[in-house]
Amino acid sequence: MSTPTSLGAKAPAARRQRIMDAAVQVLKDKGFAGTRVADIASAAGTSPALVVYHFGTLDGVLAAALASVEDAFYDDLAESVPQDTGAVQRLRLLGELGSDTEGTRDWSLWMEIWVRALRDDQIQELRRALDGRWRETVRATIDLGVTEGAFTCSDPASAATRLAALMDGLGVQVALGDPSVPAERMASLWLECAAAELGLDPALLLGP
Amino acid sequence: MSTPTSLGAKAPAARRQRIMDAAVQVLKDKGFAGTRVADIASAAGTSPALVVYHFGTLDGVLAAALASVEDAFYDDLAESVPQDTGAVQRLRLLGELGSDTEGTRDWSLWMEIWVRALRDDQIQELRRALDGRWRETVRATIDLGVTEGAFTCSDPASAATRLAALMDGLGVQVALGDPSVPAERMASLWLECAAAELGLDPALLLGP
DNA sequence: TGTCATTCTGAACGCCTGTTCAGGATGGCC
DNA sequence: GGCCATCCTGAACAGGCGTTCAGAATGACA
Repeated sequence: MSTPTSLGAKAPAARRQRIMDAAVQVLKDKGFAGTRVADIASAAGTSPALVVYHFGTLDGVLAAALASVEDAFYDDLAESVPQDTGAVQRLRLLGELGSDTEGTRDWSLWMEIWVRALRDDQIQELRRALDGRWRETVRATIDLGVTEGAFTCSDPASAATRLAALMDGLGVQVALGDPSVPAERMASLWLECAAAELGLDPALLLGP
Repeated sequence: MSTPTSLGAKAPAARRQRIMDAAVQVLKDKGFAGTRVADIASAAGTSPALVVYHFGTLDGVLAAALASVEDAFYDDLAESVPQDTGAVQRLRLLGELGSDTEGTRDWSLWMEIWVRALRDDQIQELRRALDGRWRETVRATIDLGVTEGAFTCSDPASAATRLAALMDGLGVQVALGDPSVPAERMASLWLECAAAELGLDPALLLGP
């Protein structure tokens, strides 16, 4: 058995996982600048010393935590956009994907990552991978729609770049609680722009 | 005369200004998280004690520095978009305005402000004012174009929101040096989207 | 049950940094 | 020249925080 006998240690691997999860949580709440080892430890229900025992250093925990975020992101993307769907429906799913999961909390994490990436090469690499993957997904959807004859687009690469950037910009507004972009309007704002970019009837994207 | 006799103090007001300018510079270079009183002092050519003598606290300097940034922003906006210009030309100027001034450095400052605004109400207020002003300018330009008959737009408010958000998103890519948005492509990417949003011939916006 | 590697903890260490403070320099004013 | 408010500085202080460390608890294994 690997279960504790009384108050002893939980399985070390589980403990590690709890710490990484706690780190993600604290990161979302307080950002890079406000995240202390003690915060992570208390959120994980342990001592600061254990955190550094497992991960060596604060940066180490954060790196591990962000790696887990990366995995979750890829999973989300793969799950949410099934292969056997038409381009129009896929586009709709992408719009929802960008605006789901409580909105503000998650976008604030992306913003933190952006700012950190300005001065941290490792984070920069992470961001580029995530962003590239997202843009590729948009791009593939556009190409599919063009092939299907559903979309009209003379420059798919630029359109994908613009739609990806627009999502980021809208995410910023949502994260900051700007009244100009209520969270529930985000998806439709994005899809309306997509409709204009792809020569589509907006009703097709927004309707049921 | 207010000039120093030998090595004595420069006019205090000038010193204050130098410190605020230095603070903006350091903020752009190192971000909020990396900005130390000592950095500002040395960039301004003085001692940390003087910085705090004039502004009371680190947050005080930063607040003053950002206030000066706000003023500069309004001036830029007023200067760059003259009143006696057609909507098409104005749109072009807006596109250039968003992508000028060394690009990366300035957008990185906005990003810093966004992240700070997540947890600092005063910065939040500043950002909202700046962003609102920018969006209003876009909105006014769209309205003008519609009145002129140059633009076709069924929902100017949403279009303005989207175009403002797109600019932010493109700015992020530029600041992060993402190859998908080279700095020199930023304006054209934005204008192409504007053309699609406003039922305009892209050549009209992109041509000379 | 005895031994040993692994896991965990509280306390202490040491660095960084914002801020304070006591006092020196400066310049205006009588 | 003498006085005073303003401006400025180096040095010291104090708190926060990442990290280290010595040793306790735990569990696997024989």
